[in-house]
Amino acid sequence: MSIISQIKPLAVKALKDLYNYDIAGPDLTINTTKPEFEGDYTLVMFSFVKQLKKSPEQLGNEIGEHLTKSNPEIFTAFNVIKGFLNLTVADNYWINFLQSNFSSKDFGSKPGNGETVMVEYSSPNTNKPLHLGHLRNIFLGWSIARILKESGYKTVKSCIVNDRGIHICKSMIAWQLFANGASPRSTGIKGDHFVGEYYVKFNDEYKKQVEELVIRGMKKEEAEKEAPIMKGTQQMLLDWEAGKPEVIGLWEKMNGWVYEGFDITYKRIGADFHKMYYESNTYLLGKQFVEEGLKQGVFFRKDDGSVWIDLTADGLDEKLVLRKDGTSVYITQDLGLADQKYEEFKYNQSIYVIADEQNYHMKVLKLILQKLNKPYAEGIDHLSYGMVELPSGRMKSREGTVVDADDMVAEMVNVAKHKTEELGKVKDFTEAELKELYDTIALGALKFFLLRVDPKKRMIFNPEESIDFHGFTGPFVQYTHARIRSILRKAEGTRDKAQGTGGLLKLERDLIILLEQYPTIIEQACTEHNPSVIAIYVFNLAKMFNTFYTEHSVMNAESEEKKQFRLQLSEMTANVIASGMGLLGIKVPERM
RNA sequence: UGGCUUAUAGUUCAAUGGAUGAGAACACUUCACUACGAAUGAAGAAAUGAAAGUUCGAAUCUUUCUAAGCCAACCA
Repeated sequence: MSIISQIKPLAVKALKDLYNYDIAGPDLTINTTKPEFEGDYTLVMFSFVKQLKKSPEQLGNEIGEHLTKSNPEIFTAFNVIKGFLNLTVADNYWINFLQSNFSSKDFGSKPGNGETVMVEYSSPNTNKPLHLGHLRNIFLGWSIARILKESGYKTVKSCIVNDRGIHICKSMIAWQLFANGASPRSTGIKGDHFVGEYYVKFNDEYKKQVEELVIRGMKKEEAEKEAPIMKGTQQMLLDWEAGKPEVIGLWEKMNGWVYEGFDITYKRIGADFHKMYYESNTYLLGKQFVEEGLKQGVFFRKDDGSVWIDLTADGLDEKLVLRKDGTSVYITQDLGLADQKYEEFKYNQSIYVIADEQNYHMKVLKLILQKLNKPYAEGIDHLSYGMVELPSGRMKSREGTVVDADDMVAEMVNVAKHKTEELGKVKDFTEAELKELYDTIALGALKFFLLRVDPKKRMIFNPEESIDFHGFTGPFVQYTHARIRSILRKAEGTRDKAQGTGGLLKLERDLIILLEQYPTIIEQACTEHNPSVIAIYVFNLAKMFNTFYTEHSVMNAESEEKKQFRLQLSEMTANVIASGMGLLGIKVPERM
């Protein structure tokens, strides 16, 4: 149990004992004490000062007196400044805490709670390779699933692949027109990139054809509809829906290429899924909802036969759920898929990692499910994140300004390689060990960079400035870990001796206090669905350790007891760093 | 026109309504390797978009304004 959740009931009890005053735990504010004041944790008293009709100083003294007297094993001192009661926690409390947790590899993880959470992420189109924006999505999705697992949930990672539709047909038709039967194998190009090239070729050709038609006197809008390549694409979509064998064959072949490419990338960056859904299988789902909704009076039919839901009472608009020709729209499929997922996994919570441009859509989805009284509606949750933009604005594939995911990773690996060679600390590594190390550092830098920011904020990535390895970065944290491991290797075997006691130095104390907060940090990241909380914490921990490390020697400590104590402190720090980074999907090296 | 989101040092990010110093990092100016690993540490300078309100107390809540982004498709 965290120290704060131990202090709270004690404070509640103190108020009851002293003044017969009832206050609920959540109404009490307990913070870490600001560094400029004496103490570890602070009880803010303003909230009940008025009701008790005493001065803050008097209250603080009385409560402080009561707390230290009745709990001498926890509190050793207090002071009052204005409305703040600063409490000092006993050295022995911290030392005991350290001794019972320092070697634990799963400090902060909770036992299973029996609930299942689905996390849907990545969700690519199969007409082009993954880019930097997908990476943010993938890292976020993977990490939040990992954090939920640590918090006791059973997690199911899923992915809905947008493998059909007009945009897929575009690259298909361009391949028919221009490829002369070329394939990823014949050209040596990775499958997703190969297909992406034809998507670009489509757009080039389309633009050309439209321009020609305009020159021949056609209006632009009309030309956009009449361009032969576009008409061909639309025909292809109809053929696909009709199940025409040649079209299906081509579609399967090209999608297969893309999947091969995606698999390589996913594997490289450590993404994985329990369940893949394909839009080609789900795009007809959801129609049963229409009947159901009409029967319940949640939906209504217009004269032309189309079916709608009126959400104006909820501050939204009327939303179409079925076209007049009886075909379903995007939201209908999503209703169907939500239901299918529930049938399959009986989730308590279903998190969709999707960019913030779909905030409205996701709101509508949840609202409709609620109105249909679906048992899983409440569990629908949108983990909305801001787009990754370039200094010039949004990435646009048609303008060639997209930062490709594979390129990005390769570039980071290069930087890691150069930096490592420059420092020359791992010259004895084998080729394979070096390769692994470069990947660890490169992906550590990249993942940390994308995860350290609050998801809902959009972020700007400047390709000119490569991702830094100093300061608030993955490699900084990894380096700290490697350095600690280096100390621990030197002290191998000497751990189980007498434990250090005696007065804690300020930096030792600060470090333990920070370590003690780790489980609370995981809880926060879990409830807020926000991995950046972990990234910030783990960075602060590394920084704190580095400060401690330069100030106090571990191996040459003042006494053998101190040495053992600091070894424990170091070990726990390394464990928590490794654990926290693991929640972000980042590995930490023994040496770097 | 409506809805949602964002606005904090030169830049990129923090801060459950709490402390007359709003924290970091990068960049900038200094200093520290005969040291358990300098991919480090220490010191310095630098910010709450504007205005009102709510209260013991506001970067945080409310209102208005300004700027940016997204959405409001029988597109996905």
